[in-house]
Amino acid sequence: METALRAIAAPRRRQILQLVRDHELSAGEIALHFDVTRPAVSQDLTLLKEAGLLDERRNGTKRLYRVRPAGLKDLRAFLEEFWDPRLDALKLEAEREEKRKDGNDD
Amino acid sequence: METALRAIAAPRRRQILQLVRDHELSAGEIALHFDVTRPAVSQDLTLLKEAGLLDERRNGTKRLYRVRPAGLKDLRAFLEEFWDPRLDALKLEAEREEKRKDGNDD
DNA sequence: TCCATATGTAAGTTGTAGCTAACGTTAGAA
DNA sequence: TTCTAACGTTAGCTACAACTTACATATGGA
Repeated sequence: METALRAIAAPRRRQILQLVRDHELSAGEIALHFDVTRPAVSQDLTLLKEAGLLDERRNGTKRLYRVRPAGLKDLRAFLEEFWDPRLDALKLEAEREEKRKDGNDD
Repeated sequence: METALRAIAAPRRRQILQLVRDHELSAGEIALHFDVTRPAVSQDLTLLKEAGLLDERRNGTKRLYRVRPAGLKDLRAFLEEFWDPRLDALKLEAEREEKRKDGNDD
């Protein structure tokens, strides 16, 4: 959780999360969006992965990255509770889950 | 906003926010809760203040700190939109709430 | 097998966050 | 005034994050 908070504190890492929010992208494709070198982006990807915010899938020589919804949900729940400790995060999630029920993908 | 995100990425600064969430505390009182030196906490307070997350009020030689709800609200709205950019509802509601300002202590 | 592609990893540099110790500042009391 | 209490600020150190360059690794094709 600590790692996740630090992860989203950096602009580029937030941008990366946005990039792979809807569809997965290869490390190279992601790197094309930024001015820094490819290894720099690769290190960001590793950090995001360790923070539980990214899923990695290998396909041939490529590595495809995608947002890990569970990671985001955990981080979000943590923050919800942080804003207002009286709100029980788990209960909130349950309510959200309840409301979902009509097959939209979180 | 960048500063605010970095601010809450540090555990002690989050603890400070919790401490002054409900009632204001002096810099010294806040510092008593931690192991680091008083100047270290003072620097945290400055950072939080610059991030717009803390209000400072002077009383005699003391400086009393308290959470700045508007700052938290802004940060929260930013994150809401970050989780799901399509959602503007919560952000708008936050702004509306902001404008209300009828002496609520939120 | 040999090579190219796609990527991670390691080493080294640099900037900066975060500490402490020392000093400066402000307000009220004596 | 002078003293003390409560802070902030500065200087200097250290640790670590964030880069780059160079090298290593894995995969698929010729």
